[in-house]
Amino acid sequence: MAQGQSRSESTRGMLFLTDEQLRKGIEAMFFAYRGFTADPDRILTEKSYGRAHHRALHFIHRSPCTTVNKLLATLGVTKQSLNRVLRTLIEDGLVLNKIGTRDKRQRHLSLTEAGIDLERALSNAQSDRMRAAYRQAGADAVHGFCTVLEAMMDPELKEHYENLTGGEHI
Amino acid sequence: MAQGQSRSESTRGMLFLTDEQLRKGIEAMFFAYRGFTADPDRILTEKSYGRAHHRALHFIHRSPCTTVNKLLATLGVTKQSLNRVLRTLIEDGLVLNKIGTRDKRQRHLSLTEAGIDLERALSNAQSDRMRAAYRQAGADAVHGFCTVLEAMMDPELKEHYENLTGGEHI
DNA sequence: CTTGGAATGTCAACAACACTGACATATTAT
DNA sequence: ATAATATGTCAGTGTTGTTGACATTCCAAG
Repeated sequence: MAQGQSRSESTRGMLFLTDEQLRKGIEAMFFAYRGFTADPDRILTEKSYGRAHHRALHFIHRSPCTTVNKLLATLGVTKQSLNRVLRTLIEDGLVLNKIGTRDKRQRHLSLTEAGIDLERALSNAQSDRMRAAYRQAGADAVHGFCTVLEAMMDPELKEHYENLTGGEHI
Repeated sequence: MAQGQSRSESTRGMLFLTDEQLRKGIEAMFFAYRGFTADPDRILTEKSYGRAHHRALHFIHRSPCTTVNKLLATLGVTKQSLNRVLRTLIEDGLVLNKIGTRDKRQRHLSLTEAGIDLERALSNAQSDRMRAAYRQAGADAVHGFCTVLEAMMDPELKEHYENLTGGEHI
């Protein structure tokens, strides 16, 4: 760590954070998260699914052939909770459940054509709003946005986040 | 699918938003929100409360003497759902329910001493993480963070957000 | 004064989604 | 052979959201 960090602090003077500034950030997270989930939620309600189904579809799409245990760790729920969701997705033909070849205990999860379609519809709905927000806010704001979000994650969750974005060579 | 992670080009002006960048933002929101709620959730579980109680305490603290209808609009839930939460908070002596003088149908909500104490404990837990994230990310990042979050809100929700923050002139 | 509507509270039923705990079944590792 | 792992399942519970119906209180308009 070099000593050159006084640059950003001198140009700003903002490491003094008032309660109001912090509360504003807290409320911004609350209201923004509602917007963040509003569009996919509408699609999910039509199909009688919930947010949990969306999350499962998203991360299976993100990491095809992932195992149940890995998905559990990413989602941070119990296997009973995930299993309820996965069962309906498999029954409805959106998710495939393939027994592992190397380790036959493992089930490798992947999306069917129909699963890919629904995931894309949900992803598009969510991305549209995100893209509009990004464009409205500008490139610098977007970078700051992600930086703060990453700093807000639990270290363990941040690892999952980075493993997803970093190593995609499956 | 050229995925250039070089940010110097995007900060230069043109906003090229790849699917990867958008997905990264979506996942950042997901993981960050978990961190965002983790600390208050621990306190709430100790006291056998849930996130809904936190939200009610927060916005009553924020707008003392607010009415049930206003709180309903801010929280975006049904009156039955809010009422269940408010009833326990009133029974437990955290919230006061004062019949309006001008319009006696309205109930004006405010926190008791105990309510203020719990709200502060929850707020501090959440603010601590927020402050740490802000300091880690830097002032410019914080500004971008709030800008993107505001752009992500539904217009109607954004009004609630601005009404809350506007009166205090941050 | 009566009536309509608004603000609020409450009861009942239901659903999504999280939890715990216990148990079963393969499969792999030791 | 035994232990540990990965997964699935059943049963119960709790929080938080939903609808729908109904009662109460009060303001305002006729």
